[in-house]
Amino acid sequence: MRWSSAFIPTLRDAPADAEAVSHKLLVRAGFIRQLHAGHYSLLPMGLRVHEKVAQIVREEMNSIGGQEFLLPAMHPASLWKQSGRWDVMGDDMFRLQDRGGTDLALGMTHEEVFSHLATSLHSYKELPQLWYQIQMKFRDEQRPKSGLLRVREFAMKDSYSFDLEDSGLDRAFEAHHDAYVRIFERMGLNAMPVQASSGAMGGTASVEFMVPSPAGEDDVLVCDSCGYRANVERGTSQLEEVLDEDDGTTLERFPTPGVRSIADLAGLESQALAVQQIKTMVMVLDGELTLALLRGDHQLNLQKLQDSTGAIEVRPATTEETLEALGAAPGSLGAVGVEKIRVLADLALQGRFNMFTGANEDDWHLRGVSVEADISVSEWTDLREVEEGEACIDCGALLSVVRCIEAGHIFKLGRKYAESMGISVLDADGKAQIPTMGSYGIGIGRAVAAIAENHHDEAGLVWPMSVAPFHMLITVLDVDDRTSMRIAEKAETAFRAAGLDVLVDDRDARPGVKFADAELVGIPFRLTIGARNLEKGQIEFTPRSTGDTQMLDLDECIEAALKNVRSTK
RNA sequence: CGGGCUGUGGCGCAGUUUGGUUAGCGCACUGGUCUGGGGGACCAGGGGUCGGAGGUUCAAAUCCUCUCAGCCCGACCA
Repeated sequence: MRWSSAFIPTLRDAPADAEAVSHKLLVRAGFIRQLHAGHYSLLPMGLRVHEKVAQIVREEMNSIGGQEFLLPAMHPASLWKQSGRWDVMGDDMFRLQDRGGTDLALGMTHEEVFSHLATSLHSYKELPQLWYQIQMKFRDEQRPKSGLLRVREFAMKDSYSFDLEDSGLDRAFEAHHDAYVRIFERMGLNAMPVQASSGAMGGTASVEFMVPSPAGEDDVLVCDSCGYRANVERGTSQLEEVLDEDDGTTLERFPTPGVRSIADLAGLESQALAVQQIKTMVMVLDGELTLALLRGDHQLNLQKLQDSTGAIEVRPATTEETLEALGAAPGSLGAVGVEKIRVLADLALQGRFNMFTGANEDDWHLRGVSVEADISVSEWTDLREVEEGEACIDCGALLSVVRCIEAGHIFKLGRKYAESMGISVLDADGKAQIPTMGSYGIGIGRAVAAIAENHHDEAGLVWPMSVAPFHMLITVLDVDDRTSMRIAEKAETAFRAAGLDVLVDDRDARPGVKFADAELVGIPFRLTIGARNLEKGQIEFTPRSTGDTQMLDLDECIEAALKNVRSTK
């Protein structure tokens, strides 16, 4: 490929609205261009990387017995109604109607369609099956952001396993786990498997593959000592037990003028440390007003609340709703004496007494609250978000919190979808059995962005060989020099014969421009042909990652470069 | 969904408060001369009607109304 005829629109400045490094660089280097919020065009360079990532995924999926499909992106609503997710998916699903008024949806995922196909399975002899595709998904994200990291239309590899027995599902899950480890390793991503929430899909085991990056949107608890890794939406820790002094204090109202927060109350009353307070959060779960109680110094994790209740829509109550339900404004809320409202309490409040909480009257609080005696707790559950520095649940060492990009997610669905979608096979005894399913995803575009996040420097992108748009860049400094061009062509032919993707920068531009573009675009190796060195019989060879240029003798430069490339591959 | 900010050539921006000639700058682009190993210089050019619609006015990028779009933060600390 000749740069002079390639479409690689590099930019000196990043668009003003780009924030994430990958976003800036992918746009500047001419890999992607935004069409609309959450919708990006892949330009030729971007598509090359995208395809290479997809190919790695494909190869590893095939290696564990996956069969590739290509399913429609647009689905009839009926299919989603059958699984029950037409309603569950809410506003995240793009919906439309055809001319006849039939409801349709753009697929956010393909459990339904694959399950529908799986109704053609009739015998246990046909199991297990492992099906996958790489197809566009559509999600009406509330807030697309960070270039390719969070978009509304994206290619995703999704696979589904069908097994008769739970042990088969375990094997499919493990196979995916190992395949994902290989996939991310091959594309240069340091992805760690992490315990995760299963979300609204239900299911048991759930593991996310997380790539550390400041551009990520997930926080992961990491224990360097024992290897514990969990998303904060799921992870727990050992909490130091609080021994409340049993000084016989009984429930008592006391005035707290102007107190509106945990900190205010702690400042007013020396006994009312945050640890001694009950934080009362008013939430609305699928329209039902619910109180979530936490220790004053703890924070609610919405996903945990959602997971423990199975609620679809979770939001904080408005001040009006709160006033109407409890009779007080936020700042003086409490659950003491509340009977008609569902009360969820975090496990850290179990057995606590002599605590402080709001009295449900503005400017009044209660002291001497015994959680179990004074509050009608409907359910005890884990609601709080673990913070950095807490003790690892497994080994007690200090946990750190690492910001990550979710690059992959595997989980066991169980029989829920198979059942609702009507999949069943006859077992060896001739009895109908519902197969158990697993669901496994990798976002291709997000992987591209994650690689860019992890492989760049001040000058630009630094692609790993495995996903580089081109492996070798031949920069010709003196395009009008016959000898230079002839050598470039010879090298190009030789490299291509060796299986490399080669780009020749034959633009009539100043060297500075070419070098700057070369570094921005991030092709792993560069051969620089300049008349000056040519006279000395030499050519330069520069790996993008180190920038260390070595001089090669003209007559052996091709072999020497290839040797170098192979040793890095 | 709440809050904030922003829409002016391909990209980055100024001009808007205090309406007033042909709407300006840098980069990019075209032609030319020179230059030729890290985004070079000079000369000459092309391209926008100021997100959209409506309104006020002799006159609107600038004021008013509506609308569309984009970005950031928040949507846990009651």
